[in-house]
Amino acid sequence: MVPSDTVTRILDAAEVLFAEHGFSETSLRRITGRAEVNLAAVNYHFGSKQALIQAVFFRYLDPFSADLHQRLDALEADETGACDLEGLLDTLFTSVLEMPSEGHDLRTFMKLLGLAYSQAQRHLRDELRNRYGDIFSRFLKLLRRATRELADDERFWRLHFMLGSVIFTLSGLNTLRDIAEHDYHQRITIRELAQRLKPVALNALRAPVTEVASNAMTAQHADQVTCYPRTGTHS
Amino acid sequence: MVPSDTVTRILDAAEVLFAEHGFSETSLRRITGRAEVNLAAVNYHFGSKQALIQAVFFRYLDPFSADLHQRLDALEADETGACDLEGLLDTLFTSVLEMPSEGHDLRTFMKLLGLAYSQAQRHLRDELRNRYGDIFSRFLKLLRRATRELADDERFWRLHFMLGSVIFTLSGLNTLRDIAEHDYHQRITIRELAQRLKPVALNALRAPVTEVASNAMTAQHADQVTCYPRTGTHS
Amino acid sequence: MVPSDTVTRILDAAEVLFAEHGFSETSLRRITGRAEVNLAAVNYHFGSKQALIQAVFFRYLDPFSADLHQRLDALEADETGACDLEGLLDTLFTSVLEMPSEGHDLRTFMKLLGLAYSQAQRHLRDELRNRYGDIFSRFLKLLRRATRELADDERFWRLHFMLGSVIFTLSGLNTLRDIAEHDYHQRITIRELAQRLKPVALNALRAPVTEVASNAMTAQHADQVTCYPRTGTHS
Amino acid sequence: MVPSDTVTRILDAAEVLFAEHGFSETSLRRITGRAEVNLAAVNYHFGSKQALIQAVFFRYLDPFSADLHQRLDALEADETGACDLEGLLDTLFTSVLEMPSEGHDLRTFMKLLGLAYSQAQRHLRDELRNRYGDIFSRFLKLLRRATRELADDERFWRLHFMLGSVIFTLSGLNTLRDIAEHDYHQRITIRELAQRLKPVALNALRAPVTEVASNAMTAQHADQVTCYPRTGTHS
DNA sequence: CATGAATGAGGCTTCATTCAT
DNA sequence: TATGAATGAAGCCTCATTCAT
Repeated sequence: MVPSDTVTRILDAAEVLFAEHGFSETSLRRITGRAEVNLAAVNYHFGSKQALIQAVFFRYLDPFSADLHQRLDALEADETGACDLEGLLDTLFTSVLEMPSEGHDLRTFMKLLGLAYSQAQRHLRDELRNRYGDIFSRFLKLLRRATRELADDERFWRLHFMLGSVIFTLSGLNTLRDIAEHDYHQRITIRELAQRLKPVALNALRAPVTEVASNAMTAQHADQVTCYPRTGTHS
Repeated sequence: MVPSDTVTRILDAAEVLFAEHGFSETSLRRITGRAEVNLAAVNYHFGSKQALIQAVFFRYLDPFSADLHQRLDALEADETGACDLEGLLDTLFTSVLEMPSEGHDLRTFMKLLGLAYSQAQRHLRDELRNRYGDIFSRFLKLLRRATRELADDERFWRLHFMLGSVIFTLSGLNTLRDIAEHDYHQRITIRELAQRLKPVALNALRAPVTEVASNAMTAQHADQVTCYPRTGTHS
Repeated sequence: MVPSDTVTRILDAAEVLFAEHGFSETSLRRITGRAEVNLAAVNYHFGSKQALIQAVFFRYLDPFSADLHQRLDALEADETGACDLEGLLDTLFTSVLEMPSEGHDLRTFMKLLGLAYSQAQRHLRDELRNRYGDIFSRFLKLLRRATRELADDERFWRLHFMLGSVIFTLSGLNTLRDIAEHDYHQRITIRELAQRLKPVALNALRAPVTEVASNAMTAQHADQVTCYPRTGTHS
Repeated sequence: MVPSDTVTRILDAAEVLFAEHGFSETSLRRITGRAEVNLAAVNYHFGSKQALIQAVFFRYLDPFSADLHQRLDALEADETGACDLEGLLDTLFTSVLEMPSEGHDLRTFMKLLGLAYSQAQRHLRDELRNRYGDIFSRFLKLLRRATRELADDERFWRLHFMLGSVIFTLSGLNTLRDIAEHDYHQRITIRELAQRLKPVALNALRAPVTEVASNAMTAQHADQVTCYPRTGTHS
């Protein structure tokens, strides 16, 4: 039941090295070397390098997924909050930031997430979609309630714009932070970054919808798009 | 001067394969195989795999950089436009989208850009910063004029939020487009995506600035943060 | 005394897998996997992989050896039959075919026997010769009585010709049967194959002996080849 | 065109080691060690271990196949000989024995052939059948003319009985020869063995056909089987 | 200018076995 | 009696690179 010391040590080493150098660029030898563990132990405990990569993600995302589920339960219990975009984003941010993360680093993990998307790890993306599709769908459904004015496809793309912002900045945080520190003499924390991101994300999601000249556009969509009194932001 | 056929064929093959499988995951054998070129040709013409990777980027970014310079010249000539955020973004988008790109695919290149950021290609990032620092600085300066209300550091982060949106969505475009097509029966083009992105980016950059509770923040600073028309940080 | 369930399960699994994939190509992992038994159980119960291989043979050959001994007892008791080649072969065939073989398959075992001869399993051949030398010698002695016209060395080689026929066809039975079924629409059983083999073996053992042109052979000897009733070597 | 020295050295080493220890039991390291060649050379020149195994066979069988084709041409040109079983077998034996075999050993190759049949080398058997199916079919057709009295299926099985005799005795020749030498003080050559085998094979093919009580037996087959004037040998 | 051959290093995986429990 | 964990050795294969031609 309890993961053996060896398993934990391998996961710890892999997490850091993967984040730092990428998956392909990190050899099992290096991982087991850092973990001070026999090379064959990886295959014994995980079966393959691919499985190890997935295990690194699961160890992080499983608790997160559970935590976010709980928070969404609470959010749904509160009738008024259910449709509030800001509240929804707050919930998400809180869940991400408050993860116990014994020893893990959010930054490290975000780099991994960035890698997962950009590197050719089809197996990983499939597995993540498979394993965390539920929580993602649930969040998406709430987001829909909170952004009724958006067409489904529009919301889809905006959500991924935001996802890109998060993953890109967090996964490249080390580099970016160095630049920022050098240019603006300010060392930012992840929490501060989240605070900066929130209003941006809010405003982005609430941006007015421009008519997109699509091939497949239906009349209804077109209607929804134009009549669209937005609040808050301004041109 | 004129790149030999061999060189071009190698670059073409490398561009596609790198984008599809990542740098480390693409062997020279595969590249030369696709290019129908001798294995040793890569080292002969480029010297090393790293140099080939850089060459792929240079071939794309050099013309783009020149093109954007020209467009910014025109923009600066027009006094009124110089401070218009929308105009600036339009210029950028146009330059990106109108790149002659003989045979190249914008999507392909964006995937490469995503890889360059997430993968452990220190040498590449350094070289890109070195070679295209000028055009980036120039754009940043204009952006600054167009967003005077933003503190420098705030602008810095928001710019990277936007960069993340672009790179993430474009580099993962194939996947995302498939999902969108499946769920919303709508096959999007890059141009349409740009159209969707523009209002979002605009609104994101113009989002109100929230107080950031920094560790090193002094009380005065905290006050300044809430009032909207920016003061605070310094030029 | 009674082999534990674990032991039996291992032997069963090993028998099938060895026959199907060869000794070296079958890992203990696979065997214990199929047997649903702990990996270490093989080394615990048998000591080593080699010992397991031998045990598989012993389990089959020990009862067979005992059975054949009994049948030869009966044959020897009958004075007339002792010198009848057909009777001797019948006895052998019967013993082979009537083996109780609880759960074992004659075909499976013949494949193992083929492997034992062709694969580099010195230890195994030595052990088999050691353990079953007696019954083999006894059979050979009877065969000698039944084929007095053959020189010892001639008999030796012919016996192995026959052995080759048996082992080769039975060990490759699956494949050959498939071909035969495809080409001649006839699915043969092991018993039918034995029936086909018997006259062939009989006739083969009784073939006229040709003069063997040894290195030092003179021209005259060569002439002798055509004349039928054998002369030449002898015991 | 001319196989490089490296290629030949690898093939030579592989041939001997495979024959001596089997395919799985012979590592590429050992082969390249014996051939005094870089380990990676095998993969460079052959692509994989499997391909190397096949190449070993091709090097031997390609010339043999060509030679046998020629001899069969000659045999068919001679009208009278075309239907003579003894002549046909002589042709085959001659072709096998007279193979130039620069440096190769027939015995070595026969061991390989034995391995090919008994070991789990599906890929090899398929490739052999594919590549040498023609010459085999041609021989079979001639054999059919020479053994008109045999039903097709009967001939099929008897042919494989003979094949088993050949492969088994030749592939185990070293061992058997040692025994024979010890027991009968006679060191046999391959040619002598062939001479011993010939009359046995002839008589085996000409053995009287016994009625086989098959499930699927048709009336015609039954007829063919019984009416069967045999010559020569007898029970 | 180009290439076929070759190479040393290192990749992941699997193996049979051992040992503490 | 049985087992989960661990291990050193070795397996095959692929890599980027070099070099003589």
